Amino acid sequence: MKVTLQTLAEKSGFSITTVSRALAGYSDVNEQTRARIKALADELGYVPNQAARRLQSQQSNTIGLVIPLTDDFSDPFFMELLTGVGRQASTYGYDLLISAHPPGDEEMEAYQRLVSGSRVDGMVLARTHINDPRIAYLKDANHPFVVNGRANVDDFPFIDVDGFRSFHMLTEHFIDYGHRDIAYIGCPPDLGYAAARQHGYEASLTDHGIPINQDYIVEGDLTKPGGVAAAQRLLALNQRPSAIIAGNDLMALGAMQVCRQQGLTVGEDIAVAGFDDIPLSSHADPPLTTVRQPIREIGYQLVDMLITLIRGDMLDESQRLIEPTLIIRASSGKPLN
Amino acid sequence: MKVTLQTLAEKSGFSITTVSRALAGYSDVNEQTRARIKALADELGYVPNQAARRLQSQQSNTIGLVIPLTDDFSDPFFMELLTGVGRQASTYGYDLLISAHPPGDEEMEAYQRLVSGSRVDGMVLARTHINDPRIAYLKDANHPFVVNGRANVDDFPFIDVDGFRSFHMLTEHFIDYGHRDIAYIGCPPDLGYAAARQHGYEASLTDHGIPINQDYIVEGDLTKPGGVAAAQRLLALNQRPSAIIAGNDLMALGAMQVCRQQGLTVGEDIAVAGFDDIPLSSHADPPLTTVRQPIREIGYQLVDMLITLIRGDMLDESQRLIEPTLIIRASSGKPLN
DNA sequence: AAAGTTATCCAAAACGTTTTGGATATTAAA
DNA sequence: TTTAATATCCAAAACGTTTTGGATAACTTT
Repeated sequence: MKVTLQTLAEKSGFSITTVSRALAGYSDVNEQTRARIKALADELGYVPNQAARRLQSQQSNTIGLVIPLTDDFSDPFFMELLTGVGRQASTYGYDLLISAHPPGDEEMEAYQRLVSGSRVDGMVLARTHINDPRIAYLKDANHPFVVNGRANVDDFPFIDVDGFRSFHMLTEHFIDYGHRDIAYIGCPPDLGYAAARQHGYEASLTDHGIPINQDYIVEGDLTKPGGVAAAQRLLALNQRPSAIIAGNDLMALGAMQVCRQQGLTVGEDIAVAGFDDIPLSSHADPPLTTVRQPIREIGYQLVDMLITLIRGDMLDESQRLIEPTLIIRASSGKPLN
Repeated sequence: MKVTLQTLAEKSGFSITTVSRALAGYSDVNEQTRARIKALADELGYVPNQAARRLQSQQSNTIGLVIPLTDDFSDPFFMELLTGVGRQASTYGYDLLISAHPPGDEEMEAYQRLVSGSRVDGMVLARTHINDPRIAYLKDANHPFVVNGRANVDDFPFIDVDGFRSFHMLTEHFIDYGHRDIAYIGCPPDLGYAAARQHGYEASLTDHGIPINQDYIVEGDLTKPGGVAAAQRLLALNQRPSAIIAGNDLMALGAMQVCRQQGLTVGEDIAVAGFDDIPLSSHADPPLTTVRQPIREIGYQLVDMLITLIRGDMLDESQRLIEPTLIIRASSGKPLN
């Protein structure tokens, strides 16, 4: 028993056109008729059919987001991002379409399905790589999209937390506490943000006249075991670092674990910091110093940008760097005297 | 520059009907023409317009999921569920529509938008309450839906981890380790699963002839501070419990914190267990004994059920209880001698 | 009074698909 | 040779909107 414009037209005695225009608020319909039609629509519970609308308007009023599927527990980062994106989308009257796929070919197919099937008007991307094929595809298809995170090129709209600033801040923090032997567990170099982060770390050292010690720079893979392996190498050095900055919290937690195993008390004998502020970090023992990126807020802003693009308007700034927040916890220890 | 059936018809010299039927695999089109048309479609990159399809077929090929928005960090549970649901949906060729809203009126509106706007063919619900208005609405609208978790009534399709079994198992586990003074921090009673869980706990005690001590049963609110408050009450008792079972991991972690503050070593002086197996639990100190529910798997099965309903087929079993997994970690301590 | 405005309405087209109900030509059966 | 069956095709309708391009009547202005 579904109610369409047709139904309303018959019951009200007006034409489909008038009903449609009355409901849409056009000025060429008598206020009295409009009131009558609106009342009738309410009474019968009229809800416009989306498919018909989309067919006619040639847009889906939907934005898409593909989340990469991993075997282990899903990434809280994406949940936050998704929450932000979904929330903001709905304030614009847009729906959010989700697709979960293991990275690789299947993921690319998902993008194609969403984009060329015109299921979505725009896409939100996250976790970009260098030479990301998804970006290439979307640019080529000339389909609106926004990205969280940078790649090696900058000719598309993105929002990123300032990786340089973040690691500059962390390093400053430790230098401020009197450390000079500060190690860095980096990110896989094919990740868009890897370089900026390392530069932030190095720049801070250089600012303070501390030479960059290549032994103190090791690469990690963003997992906890990766952090363990990296920290083991660092602690085996002749002169071990007095502070470790990891490219994310998971690796930092791995590093903390190694420290404990080797009899070092984190926050006293050695300082450790991470990046992300995952929920685990505040509950760790000791709680982990880290940098927080306002993921949900980023989600909001991504949608703002995307909708602007979808509407064909110009973006006032198509690249935004977000200021991160330093969160100092017990893993920093006390300033050395 | 979009390619429609019209385009293919003109270029191939056949009618729109024939092109459509050729592509759809109908037998009333010559194999040779079919081949020609298919080749042409490939060449021009034809992708059927979803909106038109949906309008014609009167279904959206989409399922919906509303996630409740909270102020703090998003719930990993929903991320897992969403991953499972999204994955399975795509194997059926269905899309997944997400809506994020703070619980309450706005949430209900989201359901209405999705359902009566026929944006989705079916809904997946989670975290149900007693007398859940969403269930009432969906039943009333006669719209296909499946639920993760039970409410007080059973006249709708759901999948739930067996709460009775879970807490029975946990209690058995502690009794097995020699405990008799086992406390229970419960869930808010308006949650659908609260009763079953407490029954599981009580039944296990009764099975072993241990009287149920009402002082050992306190209500929690599923948050960590709630666990703290509950544990403080328990530890203030004349005869404090030797083991605490909490209704979820978060409360268990809160309880562990209280124990530590009062000089008790969890895993030696007192045993603690939770439910959920959130990522935090395995990293806690000591790691927390808990019960895991296979959330992603539940997501798969929910979609199976939902699609069956959407197709109008009968469900062979419209209520499923899933067997939980007991995960014993150091917070259980050693068997008392 | 004629011409121009304004307010209010609507028929028909368009969006791109699928389905219905034949039409036509070809082949097989009577 | 006539009739029945089969293979292959297609025009038109339908799905529910929005938009286009007027039509009509009622006022206003010259």
